[in-house]
Amino acid sequence: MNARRTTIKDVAEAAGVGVATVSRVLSGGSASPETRERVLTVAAQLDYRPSALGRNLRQRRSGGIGLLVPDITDSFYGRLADGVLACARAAGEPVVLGTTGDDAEREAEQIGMLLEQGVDRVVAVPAGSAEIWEPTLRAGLTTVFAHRSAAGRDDVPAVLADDRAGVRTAVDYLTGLGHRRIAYLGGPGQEQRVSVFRQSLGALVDEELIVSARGSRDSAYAAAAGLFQHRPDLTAVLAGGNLLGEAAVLAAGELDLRVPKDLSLIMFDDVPWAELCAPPLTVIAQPAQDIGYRAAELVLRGGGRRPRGVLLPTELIVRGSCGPRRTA
Amino acid sequence: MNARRTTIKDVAEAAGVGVATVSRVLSGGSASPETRERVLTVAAQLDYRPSALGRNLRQRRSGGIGLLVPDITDSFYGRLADGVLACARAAGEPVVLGTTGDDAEREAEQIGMLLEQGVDRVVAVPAGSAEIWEPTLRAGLTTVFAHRSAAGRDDVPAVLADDRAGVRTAVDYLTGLGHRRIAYLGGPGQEQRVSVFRQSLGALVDEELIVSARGSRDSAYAAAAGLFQHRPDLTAVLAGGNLLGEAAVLAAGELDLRVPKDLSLIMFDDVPWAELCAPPLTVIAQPAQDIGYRAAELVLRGGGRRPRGVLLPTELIVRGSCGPRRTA
DNA sequence: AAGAATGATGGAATCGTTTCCATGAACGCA
DNA sequence: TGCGTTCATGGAAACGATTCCATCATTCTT
Repeated sequence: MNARRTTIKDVAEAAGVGVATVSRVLSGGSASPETRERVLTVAAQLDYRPSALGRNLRQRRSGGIGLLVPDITDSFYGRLADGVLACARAAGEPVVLGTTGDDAEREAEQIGMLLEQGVDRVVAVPAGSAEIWEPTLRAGLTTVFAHRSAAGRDDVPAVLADDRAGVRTAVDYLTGLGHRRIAYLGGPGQEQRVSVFRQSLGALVDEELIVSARGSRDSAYAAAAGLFQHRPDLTAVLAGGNLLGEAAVLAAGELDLRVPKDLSLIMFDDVPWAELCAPPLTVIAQPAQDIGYRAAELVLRGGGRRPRGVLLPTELIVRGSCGPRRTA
Repeated sequence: MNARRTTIKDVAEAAGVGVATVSRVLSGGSASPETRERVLTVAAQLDYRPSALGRNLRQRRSGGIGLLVPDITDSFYGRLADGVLACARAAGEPVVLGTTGDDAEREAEQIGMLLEQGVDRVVAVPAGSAEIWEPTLRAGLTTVFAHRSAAGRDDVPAVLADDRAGVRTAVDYLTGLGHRRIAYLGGPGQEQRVSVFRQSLGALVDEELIVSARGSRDSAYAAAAGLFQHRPDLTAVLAGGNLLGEAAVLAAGELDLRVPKDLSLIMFDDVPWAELCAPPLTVIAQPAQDIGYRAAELVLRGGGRRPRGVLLPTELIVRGSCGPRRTA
């Protein structure tokens, strides 16, 4: 089988014009109507599809957009990715996906691969801190952060859910129900939220009740179980993500803590199964898909020196996992 | 800013050798030890990273592997993708991701894009039927199907969970509990399973109890609700995927059907929230991640004309969503 | 010791596109 | 009518790698 792809040269020959003309016609340059017509028909006839390889090399950039998320298994990032894909598809751009596991080193490795591929636009949920991204940005990568931004990198546009409002709403809701010992069960890169949590809680804050897990399910479960065992006096928990929430529900069940009687639970991120739980989980919904879509939009618009980020609203969805403080 | 990338030419110059030599050293060709040494140090010093663009053009193929799944939001495909990513990362290959929404036309569009990008290896959960893939395969794409294969395309290797055994086990389990009117709630591309379902059920089969939804959550819910309302006499349901299972739980709740008292439920695919449900869901676990990993392995090994597929085991995990037939 | 075989090396071609530049035709204006 | 402008056009360079092939220095064989 020797089915070589048809190249621009073939089209040029068949249409009796030069390759330059074909290229111009196909990329919307100027050409006489009859020439344009002829080239177009011939191209269609030959089923010519320009090779991105040649174009990319010439233009020293691959059209694609890179997407870096901690864990594609996590439903939140799945939805975020879906948003990016939707936008990219509309723009006709391919998406190359990498996962970082919330590990700075792995993130750097993935960035290296993207750079090598000639990808020059990337949407990332940053794992590493500001300085990790320094060489990347210097290398000319158009970057947009999604879901969180790297500490101290306000020169990179970021598309975020309004965590501050979300945390505040959740805390207000819980304190309104009478809770005083409220825990925050966080994950990597949630310093922002933790600080707002402290701030919202004011004098009620108890540092022991602020725990942080690494990205994995195991780690989340360990953190939740440890927290519940160590501090049985707490009456409410704010879980900073659906993995954490899952772990909290699981650990609570394991320790025979009834929700919401013994323990009130609010989870960041509304996932389909939140409704299926018993009791259904009260959550702070985040527009994961929108975040991805907007981030992709921003990175595609690209060069426009407008490092303005976007803040998307969160929403408290009250279901059944929070109750008044148990008067033990 | 004029920070041009360092090219192989720069390295060659700095090391005082020809570009051919540099290329050879870097890709493991033959070279004298001292030359190799020198080139390597210079390359490291200059922080040289070969451009995939140049290489790909020359070799007329992009290194990357394409991944086509119906919906990255679906936890099953998320895990599958994770497996592919893991394998690709180990091999140092980028992954370009596309979603098909289980739509043949969209699938064709995505394939077109991959081809254009020079991607010549693809792992896909096929949406379209055999003939859709004909031109693709002829175009020289090394393809491996995952999770399901296209009807009548046994020339493409496929990595599958053992659906036959899974369905049979589930049906046997349910009939063993005394159930007679058992429904199958399926999705796109599950003809195989349906046929095994019929076969396992033998004389008990009731065509009205076999319903099929399209890919979306809405469609799944509609199918489940419709089924339950239309045939209140059924006592057990086998849901062919986590979206379907979710819909079944939701619809059952909506219609005040108690699980497992009024309705026994088995779901294909073990997801974390299955344990969190009340009652926890009995499931047929499928090794989604392995499926992805093995498929990626196969596609990377590639050319080896061995269209042998792989069949991975499923496992019935009994939790609490199935009970003896209600003796109404 | 002379010719053959081996191995390291660099120049140049190549991949498929875009884009710069020169050419020539057509046209308008004085 | 003559000259300058505009416009379509095609040839050729460039992008950054790989790889064919010729060259040259060794070493082996007889």
